[in-house]
Amino acid sequence: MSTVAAAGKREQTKAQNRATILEAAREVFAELGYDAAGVRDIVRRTDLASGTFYNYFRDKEAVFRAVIDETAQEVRLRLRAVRTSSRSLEQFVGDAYRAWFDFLVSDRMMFELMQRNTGPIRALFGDPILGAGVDDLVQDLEAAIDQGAVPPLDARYMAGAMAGVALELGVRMAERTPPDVDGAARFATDLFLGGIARMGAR
Amino acid sequence: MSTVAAAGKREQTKAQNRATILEAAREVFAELGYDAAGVRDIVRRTDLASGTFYNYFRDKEAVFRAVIDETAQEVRLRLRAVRTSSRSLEQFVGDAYRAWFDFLVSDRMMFELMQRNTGPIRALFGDPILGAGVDDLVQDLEAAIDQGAVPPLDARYMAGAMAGVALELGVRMAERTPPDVDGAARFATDLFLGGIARMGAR
DNA sequence: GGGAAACTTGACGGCCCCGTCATCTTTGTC
DNA sequence: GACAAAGATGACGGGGCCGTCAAGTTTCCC
Repeated sequence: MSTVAAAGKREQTKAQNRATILEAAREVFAELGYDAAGVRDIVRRTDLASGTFYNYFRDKEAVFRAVIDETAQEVRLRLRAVRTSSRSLEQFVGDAYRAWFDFLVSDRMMFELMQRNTGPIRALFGDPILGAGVDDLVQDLEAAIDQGAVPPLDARYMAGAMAGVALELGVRMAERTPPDVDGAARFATDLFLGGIARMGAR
Repeated sequence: MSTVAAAGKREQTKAQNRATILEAAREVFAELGYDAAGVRDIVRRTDLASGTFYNYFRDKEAVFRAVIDETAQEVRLRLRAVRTSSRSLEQFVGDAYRAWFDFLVSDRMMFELMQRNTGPIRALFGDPILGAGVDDLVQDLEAAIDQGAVPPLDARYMAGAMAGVALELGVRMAERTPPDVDGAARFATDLFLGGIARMGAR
């Protein structure tokens, strides 16, 4: 036998099953929402038995956390990388929005899931909608203020405003066909560059 | 007998009971969230029997709709009035935000409820977070554009951005003690006036 | 004051989901 | 190839919530 990773059938199917469950969970949480969804709904989309689920996750909350963590971390790092490598304020804002909207378009199911489950996400993770992501933004903004790239304004308010715009603009961007990634990114960028300029002029 | 409104004991207690249920429902939905809440949770905060609930509302969804409608309509009208009576762009934006933040502070439970239940609200009412409220805003913006008070920009995007900022800034405003109504309103106003100015300069 | 109508009460049957566990199947090892 | 360990299976008991409804209570009206 010589498949790609012949690393023991035992481990192989274990990883497979875990992935299968996570994929089904993503779908179910996106379609039904966290509260309405049940472990059985997830298992049913699988050729596994209900008992098997509990070999991989303690309960519904555990699998939900896994689903969220999985992509949230990735997005968070992506955004952070874009922002810290930016060389101008226009890039700082614009590139991050473009990256964010690109993500929304590339993984619509995850977007659906986030929209539908802001309540549970808020309850299980931190307060802000994208939890740690907004904290990152606050930090990056404060660093930019220290360096003089951004006038001294309330970084927490600014981060909140940016996050709110990201979400709501995302909804409207995604519902256009084709998705208006560029238009939305430009809109958000103009909005915040103009706003920051005005605040700096105080 | 001569109480204030001696309008028949029958009708009197009927109104009383309805109000009692609505009040309890508000609390429960705010604390547990729509999905997690059950009719029994509502009834339990009441000295009524479970059967009585069903004399007033068909089910959980009906009482939830009643709770939301009740205050959403009021807020919607208040905001609309502020906006249409504004005589400058600065007022249009600033007064509306001030009115909004005032509402959040004056009825924190309702705010909690809205935050916790954006998902169900979206599912049961329209798409946008405050449903018809955002549509109002789109209309008012388009009217302002026609009159030349606002440069021609995408009214749907702008309304979405304003709504997103209203929500997320609201969260951060409310968590400061005392609530920073004025600071948040000024922040939002500067942001959008600056942003609109920049878009007009294109 | 008495009887009918309106309303309240809470126990009940039905339903669905949860997490477990005894049993069966597959994999790894010698 | 046979045995032990790891893992999969799905039936089961427990628990909770739902909406109903027969019986009891209050209000209305003559």
